[in-house]
Parts: sequence; structure tokens; C-alpha cells
Amino acid sequence: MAHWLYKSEPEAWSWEQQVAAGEGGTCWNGVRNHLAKKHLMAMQVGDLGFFYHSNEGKAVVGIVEVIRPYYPDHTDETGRFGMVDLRAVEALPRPVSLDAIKAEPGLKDMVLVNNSRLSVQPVTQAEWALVRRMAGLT
DNA sequence: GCCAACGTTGGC
DNA sequence: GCCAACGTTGGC
Repeated sequence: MAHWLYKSEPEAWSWEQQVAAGEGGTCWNGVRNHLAKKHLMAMQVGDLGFFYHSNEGKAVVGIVEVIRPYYPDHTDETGRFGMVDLRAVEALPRPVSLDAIKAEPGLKDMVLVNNSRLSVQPVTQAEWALVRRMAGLT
């Protein structure tokens, strides 16, 4: 299974709103970047990902699951981009801040550290396990 | 609020 | 098809 990281500004779409969306989840729309699109297209139902708050908070706060694979984003007038549907799985017992991620040698190659502007990022198996542990999950 | 990094646009 | 100009993102 692949793992991902989704960035969102809490003012635009927060973890709390994702949780409130419930089991049915919501579409993760608004991606307008080809590399991010590539990642969206690679996602499969059941893939898990981190939900990251950018700007305000700057921390991984929760875990989400892909519940619908890539389909066209109707809010994209050019018709070039698509989206997936996500649902909230669980909140992290302890959010993992960007500072903590940067301070962790095992995470120095995370995309979040090296290409912080990419809004949808792949996360390796090792990074996934390490961030989970830092968050207080087994 | 500043600015570096990056992607996109459009003139040539 | 190159590249300068511009807009956006996001950490600081």
C-alpha cells in the first residue's frame, strides 16, 4: 500500500472539517499541479495518508484514507485536473510539527522538507512508520 | 508582511 | 521551444 501526505491550509480546509465530513468523506479538489496530479492518479482505494496543516499549525494532525480513486475535478475549467475522495481515519494523539520533522534525521529526505510547496506528496514506508511513532501511534 | 522557490504564461 | 515576467505558495 502506498502512503501520502496532503497539505491544506486550515483556513481553507481543516482537519476538523475533514472529521466533520464523516465516513462519506469529501473530495480533495483544487489540485492544479501536474506532479500532484500524478500522485493523485497513482492512489488506490485504501491508501492511507497524513493530513498536514500548512501555514497555521504547520503539523501533521491526522490520518486519512482514499475512498474513491481519481476522477475529474469539475471545478477545474480546463478539464485537465482531477481529484480523489478522502475520509478521516483518526487524529494523531500528538501532532507532529514541521520543526520536529526537520529535527529528525530519519526524515531529512521527506518531500515536505525538500519541496514544501508540493500539495500532494508521496511518503515512504519508513517515513510513514517513523512519523506515526513520533505521533504516539504504534 | 517578506521573500525564496517554483510553476505557468505568453511573446518572440 | 526558449525564457523572462508574473503569480502563488508557504516558511520565516
